[in-house]
Amino acid sequence: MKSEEIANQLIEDIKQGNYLPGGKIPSEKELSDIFKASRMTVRKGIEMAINRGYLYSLHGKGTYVINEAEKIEIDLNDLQGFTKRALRLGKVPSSKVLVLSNRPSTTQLNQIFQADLEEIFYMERVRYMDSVPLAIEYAYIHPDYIGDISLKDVTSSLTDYIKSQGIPIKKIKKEMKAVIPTTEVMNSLELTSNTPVIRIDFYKYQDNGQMLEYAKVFYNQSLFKFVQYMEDDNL
Amino acid sequence: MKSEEIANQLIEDIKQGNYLPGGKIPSEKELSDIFKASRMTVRKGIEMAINRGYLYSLHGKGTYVINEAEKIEIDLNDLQGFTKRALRLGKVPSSKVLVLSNRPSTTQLNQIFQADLEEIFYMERVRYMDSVPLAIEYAYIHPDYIGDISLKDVTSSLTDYIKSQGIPIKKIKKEMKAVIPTTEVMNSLELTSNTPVIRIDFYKYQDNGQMLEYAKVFYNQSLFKFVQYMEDDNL
DNA sequence: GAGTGGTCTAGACCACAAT
DNA sequence: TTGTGGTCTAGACCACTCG
Repeated sequence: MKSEEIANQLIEDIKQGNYLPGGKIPSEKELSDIFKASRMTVRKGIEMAINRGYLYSLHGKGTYVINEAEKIEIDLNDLQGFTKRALRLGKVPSSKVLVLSNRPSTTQLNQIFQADLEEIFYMERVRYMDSVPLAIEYAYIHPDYIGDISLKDVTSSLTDYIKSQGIPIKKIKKEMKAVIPTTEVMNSLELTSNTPVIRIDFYKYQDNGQMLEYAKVFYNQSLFKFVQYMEDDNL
Repeated sequence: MKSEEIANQLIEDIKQGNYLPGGKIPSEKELSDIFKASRMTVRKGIEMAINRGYLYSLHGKGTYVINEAEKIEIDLNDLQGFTKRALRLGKVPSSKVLVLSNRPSTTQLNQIFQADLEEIFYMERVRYMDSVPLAIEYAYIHPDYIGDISLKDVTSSLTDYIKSQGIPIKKIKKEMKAVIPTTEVMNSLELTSNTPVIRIDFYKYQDNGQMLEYAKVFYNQSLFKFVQYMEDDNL
């Protein structure tokens, strides 16, 4: 397969240091001469190397080598503590709330919440660290537990707000997936190429087993890396 | 963008129930008539829907809707306990060791191990559950801690073997990424299309801080889903 | 403007599955 | 053999960047 060979060659060149982190690779036109392949095939090869985490493209400028060393670590066991942790790292956390409203529930959502809701509270926001988008969050909250919320209440932490209402979160289930984002997600995360993102679905439950919140969150991994530490037990 | 619209329409049809989980969607040729687009453009649309986790293709057969409900849950906090947990679920775990040998170390590996090794122990294996490939593992082990190992010792658990040698693992760091796999990984996981996979890099340390093992593992998410439960604390 | 990547086309040939 | 998806081509036009 020609496109695969092109991808492998590009990656090999990167590993060999022929193309340096942050540097530019030859243009698609040049590469199609070098590899004696059509531009579409070259593009497929480049796309593969992008998806494998080695390159990124900028429209009208060129295709560049990713610099892994610059990425910021995010702890998966402490995604909730986003705001506080960012400050500890000397980063400026912020978020932009895109949507905050009640909307009609759907059968799909009622199934997730195991409830017969007419309306559901919906929030959409992007979280930034030093003005770089880290994640976009689509959250659905059980209306009985949200009360009168204002924009101000959610610019920091939604979980803090729910707790401040005297409602404890008892259990969280997370489900993780690797996906190629929709263009909507891509735009929010300011991604220019089809790089994969990490999707985590959060299911947050109250003491009595009632679901409080369901959220799907897409994490930008082009500038962050996601880690988890375990000690002693669990081997 | 035509291909994006095609992807969205396909996904919408799936959500609407026009195409059922496990069922087949129209052929690429039919879709290119329906959408009045070239087959290449239709393929791009299908590829997007695949990458977003809604479809999968079988060469010579057709393109099908993914059935999320059939996926098996894998607990991210207990990836080590793979063998035992599989049995509890009534599944038959197995693994196929592809490579098991000493090989010359590289500067890159010596940097990871923070050591000046000449040789390093290398293992490559695929893990199955009921003969379905769950993951492929590329492991590098510090030679001082491996001794005389045989194939028999690693068909179950490598961690158990290291422990049986009296060497405790004190700390594990995991790094998670979403990637599109290489064809080698694709073949090992028996994936037919470019679906994203979860890559986890494991860094396992001994009591004294010395690294014991570095492993990169690619998890097949077309038949499994990865979950994590948290209670009480951490909110 | 010239050069870059982004999208799309209409066709070709191949590899695989089913009958 | 027919129908499916998988790969590739040669060219076109567009959108963006930069001097």
